Parts: sequence; C-alpha cells; structure tokens
Amino acid sequence: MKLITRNTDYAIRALCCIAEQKEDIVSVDHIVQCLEIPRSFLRKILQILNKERMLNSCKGRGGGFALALPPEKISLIDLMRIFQGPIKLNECKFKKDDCPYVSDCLLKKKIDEIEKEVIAKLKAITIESIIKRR
Amino acid sequence: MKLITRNTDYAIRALCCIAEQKEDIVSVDHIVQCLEIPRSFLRKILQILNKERMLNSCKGRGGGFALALPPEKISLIDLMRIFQGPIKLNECKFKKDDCPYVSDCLLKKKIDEIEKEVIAKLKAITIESIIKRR
DNA sequence: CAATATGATACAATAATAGTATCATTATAA
DNA sequence: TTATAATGATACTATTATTGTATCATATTG
Ligand code: FES
Ligand code: FES
Repeated sequence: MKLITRNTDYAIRALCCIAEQKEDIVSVDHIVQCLEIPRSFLRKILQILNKERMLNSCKGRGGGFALALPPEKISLIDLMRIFQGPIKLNECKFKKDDCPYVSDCLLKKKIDEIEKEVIAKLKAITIESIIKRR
Repeated sequence: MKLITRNTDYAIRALCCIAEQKEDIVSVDHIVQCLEIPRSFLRKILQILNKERMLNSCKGRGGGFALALPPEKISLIDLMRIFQGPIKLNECKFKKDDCPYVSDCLLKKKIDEIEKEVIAKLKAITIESIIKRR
C-alpha cells in the first residue's frame, strides 16, 4: 500500500528542483540531470503541471519551466489530486454501483475520519516545507 | 487513491457477517447470499483468512467457517496487512534501488508521521466496532 | 530559417487488482 | 460404505492502474 505514486513523487522533486534554482526558468534537461528521471516521463509530468497552472512554461530556445506559485502555496495534496485523482480512502462498491448502506455505515464513518486527518496533514506539506532544510 | 482494496473490504464484511451469526459455523453459501460477493472470490478470501488464523474452518457436510478470535481482536490493520501487504506510505525509489537520501529526507519524515497516525487509527477499527450498531 | 525548446498525443510494458475454474480432500448422513 | 456437500489447494484469466516511450506539431530565439 502506498500513498504516493511515482509521477507524484517525480512532480514533487521536479518542483523542488525548480524552486531551488536561482534562474527563473529551468529546462527539462537541467531537471533530468539533477534528478535522473526518465526524460519523456518527466516531460509529460511537467506538461500536466503546466496545464494545471502549477508551472508556467516558455517554448523555444532557452525555454523551460518556472513555478507559477510560491513554494509555500504548492502542497502535496494538490499534486496528489492532479496525478492520483480525488482522495477517497473508502469507496465501497456493491456490484459496481455505489453502496446502498453508505449512509449509516460505521466502517465508512471511521475511514472518513482518517481521511479528513490525512488530507489535513497532506495539505500542510508544501514544496517550501520540503526544501527548507537542504 | 484508495486505502482499502476489494478483497480487504470483502474480508471485513464476511467477518462481520460471521460475527453477527448466532450459529457457530457459517457456510460460504450463507455469506454469499448475505453479501452478494462472487462465490469463488469469497472462497479464496476465506481460505486466506483461515491460513492466517483469523478463521477456523470445518470441512465436509455442514462445514463452514467460524471466527478464530473475538471480534474485538480482529482489526482493520491486520486484514490490510494480510491482503495488501505491509503499509509503507512512502517508498521512495531511485532507479529501482532504495533512495540514498532516505536518511535525512524531510518528505519521508513527514509522510512517516502520517503513516504512524493512520496505522494507529486503523488498529482501533475492529470487527466489533463495525458491527456494534447494526 | 535553422536550431532548440515545449505541446499534444498515441502507444507500449509492467504490475496490481479482481475474479474464475478445477480437482483434491475431508466429514457427514443415508 | 458410499454419495454428497462442504472446504483446500492451485492454476489460470481479465481488467485496470501504473510507469513509462516515441513522434510529430508548434513556438521562440539567434
Ligand atoms: S459503505 Fe458500503 S457497507 Fe460501508
Ligand atoms: S526518501 Fe528519497 S528523496 Fe525522500
């Protein structure tokens, strides 16, 4: 069981890498050399981050990416939602339909509590908080 | 992102079903009728629970399954470990090897904290606590 | 206008999840 | 003691999610 998939993980690292750079614009090549992430995969990830307005991009010679938000405003929960979809820790299915007992299911209530806490904690983890110490 | 897979979910429900029954021994057929879980899949799940000593089984005519432990001693965390493996919310890989920065990675530290809490909460959810209200 | 970036998109490989099917074994009841 | 009704063991299949690759289009700059 894992919380964070590879693409989310790469996104976090790439964003940290960009945030730590002095230059405004950071190229894919630079990040690849920094982090040794497969180039094509990284490109796809950065393009998604761009579409989701976490990054700004510049095409053409000398182009690359820059953070669209200050590092303290980019939280893990955002990245997870982008790459892993909505966080629904308990999604009880009953013959592929939604569960009819959902409204008074004690299990669901308990899992929902956990979910709330997890989300709150993930929200508190930002790019800023990750790069702080390096 | 989900916390609980289908087999864990089915296991929980089956155990609840058995726990709620007055008869000591509950047959697969009974559970299938109760929960409408695919029979073969359920059988596999129950056999695993039996091997893992969460259930006792009786072969032959009139056979079936019975809880091997009191419902308050069967917790969600046990079932998840059985069906979903060890809970490692953050498993950072670097070219398929373990991450060399793991020892002073701030992200890992933060995720580990979440993990601790989640595990504690999951431990507290038992079959007993789920069936209580029905 | 050529070189060098990213944008868009389709495709492929692998792994995890979810489920099925079959035969063996054991216990009971007629 | 034998047919029957249950689980045990195990191998197989299907589907979905994850983890990538590859290619061509488009924009920017020198
Ligand atoms: S939400 Fe379906 S049984 Fe709990
Ligand atoms: S554990 Fe690998 S970078 Fe954090």
